Amino acid sequence: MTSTRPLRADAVRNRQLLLAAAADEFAERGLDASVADIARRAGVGKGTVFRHFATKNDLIAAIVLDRIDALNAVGEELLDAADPGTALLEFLTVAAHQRQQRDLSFLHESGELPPKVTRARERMSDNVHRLVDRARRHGAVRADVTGADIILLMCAPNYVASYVPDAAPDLWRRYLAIIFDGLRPEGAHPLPHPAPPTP
Amino acid sequence: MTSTRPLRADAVRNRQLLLAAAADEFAERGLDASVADIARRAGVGKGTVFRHFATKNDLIAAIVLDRIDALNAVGEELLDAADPGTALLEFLTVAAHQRQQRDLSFLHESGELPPKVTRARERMSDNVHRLVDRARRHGAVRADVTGADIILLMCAPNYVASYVPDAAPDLWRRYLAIIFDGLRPEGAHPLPHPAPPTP
DNA sequence: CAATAAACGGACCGGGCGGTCAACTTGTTA
DNA sequence: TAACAAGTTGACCGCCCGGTCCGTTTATTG
Repeated sequence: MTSTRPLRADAVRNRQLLLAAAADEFAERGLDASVADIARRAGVGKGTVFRHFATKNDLIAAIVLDRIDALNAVGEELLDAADPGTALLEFLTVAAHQRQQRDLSFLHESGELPPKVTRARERMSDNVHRLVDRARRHGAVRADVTGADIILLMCAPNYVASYVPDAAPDLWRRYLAIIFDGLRPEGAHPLPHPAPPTP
Repeated sequence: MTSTRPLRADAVRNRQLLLAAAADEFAERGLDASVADIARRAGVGKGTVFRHFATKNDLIAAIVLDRIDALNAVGEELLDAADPGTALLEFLTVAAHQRQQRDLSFLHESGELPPKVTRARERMSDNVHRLVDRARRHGAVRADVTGADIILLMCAPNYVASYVPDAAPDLWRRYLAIIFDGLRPEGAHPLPHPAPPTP
């Protein structure tokens, strides 16, 4: 019930500049990038950052929320695609592509997150489970992998590729392909450990 | 040619305590663990840490060197194992197991490392290439993956598993199995991106 | 046991970080 | 255009970190 007046024009512009600058900075230098650097990159004073985002974590959360929302839109569209197998692959491709470059995979951090982020993450988890179930029923994915597995594996291609210095920007595609081949039923060997809980 | 007197008895003990404490601390809290905490855990003053390791990076390097050396011993033993396929899997299992818990995957950091570490890493790279070549010739691994791929993928299972809170300590085995299935020739689909350079 | 150098410990330093604040600027509104 | 609230800014604060230094302790050795 908090009646909020509309933001001033320069404020909305600065907010966008900040989100973009922060995303770039985090992409290049990881989540350790300093708030001061982000502010400088956005052409803005450090104080302005904290006016828009009370905390560095809130800033990160805002970026992550944007990305999860975008991913959810794609995921929900793919839920009734013709081929469930390629739909799942497509989803993983988008996920890896958007998270390109650096970490941000702190999706997982179950510690104190704004409820909005938690809700978006739950929706994503739901989408992934549906996508995986469909693909499994369609015989495109081995019977013994779960949605939880896929969520965990989602960030692996970028992580792997990020360790080659001056990597080609699309190298992650190679590792996504290898991992996805490991998810197929053909040539699958029984897994030595049960899947993690789904929460 | 620096004639070095033998270390004093307490010094060698403290050095061991420090290496152990640092390994534990890094395992639990990542490489950001503070030198002060490591010293406290070892039951030693902070100054003592720097007497043994001029720099925090030197301490990390010492630990990493130990691990790479151990891994090299295993790798060289496996080079003439009966089954090249299971030999490679075994190697990856040992690698993942020893790097259990947390990162330390800074194997890759090509930036300023002590020459000893660089040499050990090169030896490891060599071993992995041999292991992979043997496995490939034996038909246990798809034709289009290289040693460089495997080195990159080596840390992925731990990375993936590390993101589930309170994970079972062996969860990484599950993801190693999935990734290894992706490396097999059966059901392999062509890869969309060339392998990274081998250096 | 005495003498000596090696090893130890913790107060201390400079720097960089996230976050605050009060003076100042600017968009908005009547 | 006047006036006010919203927004901006950069100096500033406290904290913690890696690393230094020197007075003190201790293993070694003859």
